[in-house]
Amino acid sequence: MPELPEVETVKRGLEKEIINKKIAKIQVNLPSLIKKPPIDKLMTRLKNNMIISIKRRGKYIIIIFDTMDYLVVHLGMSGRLLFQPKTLPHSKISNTIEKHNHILFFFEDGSKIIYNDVRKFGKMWLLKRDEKLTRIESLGFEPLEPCFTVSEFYRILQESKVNIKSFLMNQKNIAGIGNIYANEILFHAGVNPLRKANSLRKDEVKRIYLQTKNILLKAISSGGTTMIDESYLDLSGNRGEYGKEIMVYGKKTGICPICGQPLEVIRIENRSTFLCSKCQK
DNA sequence: AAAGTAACCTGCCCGC
DNA sequence: TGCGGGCAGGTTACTT
Repeated sequence: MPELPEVETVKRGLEKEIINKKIAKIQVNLPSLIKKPPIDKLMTRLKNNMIISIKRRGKYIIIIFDTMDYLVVHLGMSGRLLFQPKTLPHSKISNTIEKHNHILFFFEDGSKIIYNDVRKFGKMWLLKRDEKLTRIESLGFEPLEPCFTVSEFYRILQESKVNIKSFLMNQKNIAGIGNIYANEILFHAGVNPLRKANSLRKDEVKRIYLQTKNILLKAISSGGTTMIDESYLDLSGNRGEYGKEIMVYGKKTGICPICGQPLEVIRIENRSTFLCSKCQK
């Protein structure tokens, strides 16, 4: 589900709601979701910890505690973090959601964070201050950071023969882009997703680069993308509004908003890929 | 090195 | 009405 803009939105929600809160109790309903350490160790190590800051790297959320331990969370396809204030307004929590509540963090003030995940693809790791997680270490450029420059982008593209869509979605190249935004970026840039990375001209690279920053920033401003099935909701259960700006993703019977020709759907790495073959060369 | 497939899961939608 | 197949904002592992 969640790509960079959705994860960033959740991260900002966490910053607003749980900084300086102390964990009173943890309830683990699905232990297999926690990859490290063993559950009993995690429980004892987290108890009475205070959250001091929240970070994001690619699609990973990083929660840092006063002990300098940190919890890494990946939401997978359908994972959600939900915040419930002390007195919950009762209405927002349906039975279907409760069924998939896998981990609950209870804070001293009576509020809580619930990790909910229908498909159980999400994962968590609790790491010590000096411990590293290979999956994070091997991530590529953070696309909204200044170090991701157009010349660096051009350089790494030259080293690869994969199609540009797979390149953008490979987290070792750029971290945070998934299927929705890869489709949207390439449509806005007017580049066919099947083009080989090292075949792109400088002007095409520039367009992809600018659209990557532009679209991710706009999507963050809109609170991410919630499709009709609502598989993404933010910390408070609110939708993201970037869905209104989506040009091609998910539009199986759509027409190109630029030229009016029917959109095409192809499969790349077994993922649906939407494009206008007239506007994307 | 690239590209394809399967695996991990549950739910929903479509066609028969 | 029900059953099976295909598909879903992700990632990894294995094969060709």
